[in-house]
Amino acid sequence: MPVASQPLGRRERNKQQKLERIIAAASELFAENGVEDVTTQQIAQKADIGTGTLFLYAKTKGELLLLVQNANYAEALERGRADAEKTADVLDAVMAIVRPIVECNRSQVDNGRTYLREMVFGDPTEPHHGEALSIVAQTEEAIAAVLSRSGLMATDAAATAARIVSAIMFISMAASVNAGAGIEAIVQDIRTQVSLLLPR
Amino acid sequence: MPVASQPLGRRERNKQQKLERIIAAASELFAENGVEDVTTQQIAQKADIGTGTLFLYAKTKGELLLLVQNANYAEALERGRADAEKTADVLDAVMAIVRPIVECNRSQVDNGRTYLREMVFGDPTEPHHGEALSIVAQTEEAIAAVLSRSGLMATDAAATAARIVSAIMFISMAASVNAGAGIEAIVQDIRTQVSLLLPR
DNA sequence: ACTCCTTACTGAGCCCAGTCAGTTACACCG
DNA sequence: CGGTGTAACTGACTGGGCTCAGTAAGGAGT
Repeated sequence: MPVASQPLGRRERNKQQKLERIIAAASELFAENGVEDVTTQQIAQKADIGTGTLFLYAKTKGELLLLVQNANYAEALERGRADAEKTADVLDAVMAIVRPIVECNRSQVDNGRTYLREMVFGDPTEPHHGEALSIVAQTEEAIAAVLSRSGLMATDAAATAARIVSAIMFISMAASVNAGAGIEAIVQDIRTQVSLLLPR
Repeated sequence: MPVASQPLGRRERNKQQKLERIIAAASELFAENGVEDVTTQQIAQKADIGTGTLFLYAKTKGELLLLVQNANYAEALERGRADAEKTADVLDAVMAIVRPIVECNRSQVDNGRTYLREMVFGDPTEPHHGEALSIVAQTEEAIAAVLSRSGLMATDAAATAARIVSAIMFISMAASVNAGAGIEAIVQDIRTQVSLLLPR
């Protein structure tokens, strides 16, 4: 009943703080050791919460990774979108969107691949998974926008082409064959495929 | 030292028999209940071997699925290849290769998706994984052959295009969005994308 | 302040994939 | 045949993700 300046009760604030501690703990441990080599116990301990509590904030370890990484991908997308706008050539513009995402994905190879795995095979009804899917959808929209802007294809064709680019990106980043490849190699690999997709 | 007609020792024969029992047991249990709902213990028990023995024949449960399913995919590929040869139109010929694979993959949706997951994210140095990758390579070769046969594109472009078709197939079959989709819906979805890839 | 309700939290424990020290079965040799 | 090396097998055990019955804490009404 007191202060209207602070609309949140103690309860809500505690929850928020816990979430932030979880994100901080998981983020740090994942970056340092890779998802596979971090146990949920370690994360809970570092976040100073019980093991069970962790799973109130993310249903599975995979969801936890999505929770932690989604923001990075969203940011990468934004950078790419801005870059693409300043780029005249269609292929270059598409690649301007692709590159930051590949860079984001490759900042830690194993985590990047696990992220992709969760995206495709995780439970789409979970909230963080949903957010990840939304980022993919936005990426495809951005690519479609570039393609239709160019006038090379109709808008529905552009949307389909964007889905294909998305599939190409996924496989190039996820394939175990490319697990050892660097950013440039992957970007180049994707570029070759995308260039074939654009009407000549 | 007796019979030269039977060149294998008891040891080798036992191994072979065990492998066959494992394949039979796993195959049946997977088909009946789905990979997720079958424990390695159950498989070992049904195959009448110790739990540890199972892992001498397949390093992980995922490898076990590949071991059991590879033959089906190889057969599907063969059927598709034969069909494609009899098909004049390029798009139809490509889809002739695609369809049996989708059918194979969808005979049990969860197992199909798990198979794809193992393919992309499993350990490529494991033997059954290697075989799976070889089937994919052969699929791409078959598609590339159809494309270059058509004279629509140079052989190197055909190879790249085949990789793209492969990526499209993968995502269309694996995506959780399509988890509820039937064979026809997926085939149609793939067809739409592939048609955009072919030079108009 | 006390009670009561609801929501959040907790950690002992479950389940199961995968391991490894110990055992067995085969093959080969003298 | 007995001895010996070796490959195959085994199941008790471990580690880790996740659950759930029980507990604590915030809020609301009196």
